[in-house]
Amino acid sequence: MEKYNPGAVEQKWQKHWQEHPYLAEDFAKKPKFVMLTEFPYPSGDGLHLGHTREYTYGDILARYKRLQGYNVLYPMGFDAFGLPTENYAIKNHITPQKATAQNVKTFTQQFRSLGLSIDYSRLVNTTDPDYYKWTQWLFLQFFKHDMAYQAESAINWCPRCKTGLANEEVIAGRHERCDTLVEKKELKQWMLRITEYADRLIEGLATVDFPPRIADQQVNWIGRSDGAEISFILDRGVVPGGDPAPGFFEEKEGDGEDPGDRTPSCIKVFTTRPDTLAGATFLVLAPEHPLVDQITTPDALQEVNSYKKMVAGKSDIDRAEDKEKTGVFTGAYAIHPLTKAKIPIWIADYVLMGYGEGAIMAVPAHDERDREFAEKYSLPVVQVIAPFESDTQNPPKKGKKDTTRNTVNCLVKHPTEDKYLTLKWPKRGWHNLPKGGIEDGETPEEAARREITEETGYKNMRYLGTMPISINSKFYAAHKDVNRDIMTTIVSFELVDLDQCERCLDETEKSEDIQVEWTPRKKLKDLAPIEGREYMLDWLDDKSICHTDCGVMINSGEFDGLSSSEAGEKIIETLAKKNLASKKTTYKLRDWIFSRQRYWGEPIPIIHCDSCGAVPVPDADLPVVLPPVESYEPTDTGQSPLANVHDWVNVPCPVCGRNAKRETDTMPNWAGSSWYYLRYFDPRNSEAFAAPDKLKYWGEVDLYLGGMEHTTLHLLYSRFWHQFFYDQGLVPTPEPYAARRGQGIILAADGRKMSKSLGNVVNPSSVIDDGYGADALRLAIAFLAPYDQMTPWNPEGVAGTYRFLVRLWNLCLVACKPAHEELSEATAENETAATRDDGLAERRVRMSRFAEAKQVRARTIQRVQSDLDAMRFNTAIAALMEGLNGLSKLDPDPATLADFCLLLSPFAPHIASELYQKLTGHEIEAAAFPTYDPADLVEDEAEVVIQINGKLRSKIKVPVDQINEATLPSIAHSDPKVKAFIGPTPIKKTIVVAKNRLVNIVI
RNA sequence: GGGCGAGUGGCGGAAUGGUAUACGCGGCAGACUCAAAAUCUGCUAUCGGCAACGGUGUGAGGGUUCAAGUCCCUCCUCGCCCACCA
Repeated sequence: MEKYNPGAVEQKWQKHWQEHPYLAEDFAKKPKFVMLTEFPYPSGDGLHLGHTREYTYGDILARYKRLQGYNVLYPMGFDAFGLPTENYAIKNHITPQKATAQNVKTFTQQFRSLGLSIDYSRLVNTTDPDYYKWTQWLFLQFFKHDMAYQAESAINWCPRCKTGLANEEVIAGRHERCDTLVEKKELKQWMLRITEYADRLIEGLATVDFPPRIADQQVNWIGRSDGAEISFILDRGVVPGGDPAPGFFEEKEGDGEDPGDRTPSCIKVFTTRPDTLAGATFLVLAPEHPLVDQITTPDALQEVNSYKKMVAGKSDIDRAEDKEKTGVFTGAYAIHPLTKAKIPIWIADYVLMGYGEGAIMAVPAHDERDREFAEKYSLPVVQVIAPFESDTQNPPKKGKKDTTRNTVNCLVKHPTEDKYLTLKWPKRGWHNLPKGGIEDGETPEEAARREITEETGYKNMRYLGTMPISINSKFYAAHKDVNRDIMTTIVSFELVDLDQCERCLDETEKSEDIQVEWTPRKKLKDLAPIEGREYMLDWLDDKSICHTDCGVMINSGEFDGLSSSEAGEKIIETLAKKNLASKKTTYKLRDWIFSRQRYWGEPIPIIHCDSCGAVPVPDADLPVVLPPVESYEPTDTGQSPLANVHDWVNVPCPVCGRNAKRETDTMPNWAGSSWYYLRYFDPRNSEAFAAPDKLKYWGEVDLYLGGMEHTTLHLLYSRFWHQFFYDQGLVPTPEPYAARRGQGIILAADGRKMSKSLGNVVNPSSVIDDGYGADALRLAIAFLAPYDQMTPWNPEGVAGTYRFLVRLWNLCLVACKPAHEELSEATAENETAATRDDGLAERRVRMSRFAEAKQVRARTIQRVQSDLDAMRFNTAIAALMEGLNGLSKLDPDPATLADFCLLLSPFAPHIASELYQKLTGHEIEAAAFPTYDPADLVEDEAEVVIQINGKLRSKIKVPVDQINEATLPSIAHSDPKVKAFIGPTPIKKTIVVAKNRLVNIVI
């Protein structure tokens, strides 16, 4: 018998597919399905295992959808611009064009060797001038709608790659490609207004099917926060306590860039918590804030300047890693818009220039960072929000009298032990701290001393302190039959000695028989509700406590008593009337820095003319082709090497014809990939990036599979481009991708990341060449783990999937050999009477095997189909393995095996095609996904599980027609094992779950 | 600090609230062989027992339920992404 030889089989079918390619058909009547996988960056290393996982999944789904009758577009391309190729070219002394061509060739061969059913007629390459012509054209659409602009600003600069970077390319202060610490550099850069689309990018997520972690990450990155902008008037030129004159602030419109050299009059801050405004006790500006130099007083100047210098020398990562907050006082003051108090203005590097206004109002009582800073520099802390603790046991009752009280809770430490004084109220079941109301004219300390002595008789105590946070609670006080709205202060003492005087309890309390207890500190939290205990324990442990949540307003004048959310609205409203505040939304997302000072990218198609400014290159002159250069080494000047190609740079202005210069910056690596999926719809069009009717036919990408690492880069950028194109009427759908899934990464067998430096990289081609073949490799990868799960590579796994294929191969060859042996059934008819009985018996066995094989077939189809629909590739393969294990005992007929091969074909297309041809004489391409008769799934007899008190005690075979609520209990009760177990114990009830073939007897 | 996710055999991993550990890897034993490899068959959570069988068991502890890996609460550990974002 012919042995399974993956090399030969795979070569045969790869050649076949090259001659009969899988082509996506424009405008076909069949339903379309666009299966997109992220196109690779063709590096010199060839495909790695991560690519193989992604493209295997893509190919499985593409082939599955084809079997289901879809017109499938499974395209591929190359994202080849960018630093790695340029660096590779420099190192190997070849041109990037040549390096790219080499790598593309290798990658294409590898795609074929994996048996990917890509439409090779639609391959695209972002570095092909016919492709980047349209990247440039699309950029010009941004430019023409003022969505691309030039700005001089401090940008992220990679000193190693010598180029500017987008925020998204900076991970933890380092360039994501080369891990070099990123510096700040002032450069004139092209920017894209992605911030204009911030809200759209968030809203659009609701209309697409993205996994929550991807959607959440994008929302997080965009970082929308709603709040307010509040103006603090500088304490200068304005009478403290007075409102500014009308029109005072209008002059300041335009971000303080007044041409006249006037001193600024106010400082704007952004806050998400306007409700805490009354608690703002100082302002903090970023050290780079433009107003710093103008407001600093002469005596503070030296310190401010040296602090600024120190901060400027720190990289972002140093700045973030310095946990200890630092800052200096500018000598200047501002007027608090609510309290009219004079509050100091500081600078500190924990305030960042790049977010909000680059200035904050510091509210140390309700923000941990401000608290830390205030504690370090002894700045005042004012609590303006009391935590609200609702008593769920005794909520306020309607119709009862509402009373307000100020109360104290008393923490009294034992003189020698780490225990605290508590009171037990046996009649009421209370166990609590000593507490009571604060009388008029009393301080909390006085009230606490009085209550402690009244309730316990202890008199000699030392005051330790008052907790800086008061707590508000509302409840129904049953013993007084009133609703209470109390503000509680927690006061702490240490007893000097245990001397007691007489307790002087009031009438109610006397009848309660209150007992004094000493409770260890750790047990305090187990007591009945104590207002503020969450903060109290931290306070006892000397931890800094800071209440940052919502609550009830205090110390805020007219806003006292409101909930903090109401108060926030009202405060903005009040200040808005005086032009001192407005609602504002800010984003963490910054505009996209789109210039790169490198050679290997799309030239930005702009010509700079002294008289006409920045002029777009006319459409007819596109593409602006990268000129050949002698050296593409990056420069230190902040200019790209293109600047040295004088006859390319110097061109006449397309508008006025005078001497002008080309833009020499190039586009980032993310430009070409921001629209590549659209080019697949019409890859060879020279009149447009794609024809409208083809864009309309293919529409959205139905499923986009890719890596998790591109969530805030490529995936966000391309959604932005697409949304802009939609607004320009260039594409028919508002979102590019209907569904996105991210595959997990494959770790090395040692559980670490695969990396060249660790020497643990697995090369897919070597696995194929080891003799296992592409089919076994594809199966092993897909079988490894759920598609989205990170998992280590198991080199032995391929041996397992290879064995599976060998077993299938052998079974199929046995089955197709004797197509003529079917005759033996007919011969059985002619056998003598003496042998007929044996023949019948044998035939009965064959019939029951036939029925069983039908059942295995049906179950396998059902499982593979539902698993594929849910992208559960690993369990689909398990179902196939179980299917083969079942069939191999049942002498399956060739038709059944052919169907099995169809089920296998998305996963292991070569062997499936070969065996299908051997079994049927036909080609698998014409076949459809197999179907089954649901009746085939039904068995005659099934195993029923009997539990006693939820524990498995017996399993019995029961004919299926008896598996129902009516008959199962008696069958179960009469089972000998069950009888033996139950004995004389009476049965309480019997639960029958017929659909799960389960009986639970409760005794 | 914020967001998201995960803890199940020696390993990768299965399990609509209903038989925990499917499928595969590895391991052990047997068959075939002069022998080995390959292949085939059987066993393989753990404790007790010759066995039948029984006890225990899905990170820890509580709870809901006839029944919990799965649902709820408290906690622990790990991973990923973002991070002085006001």
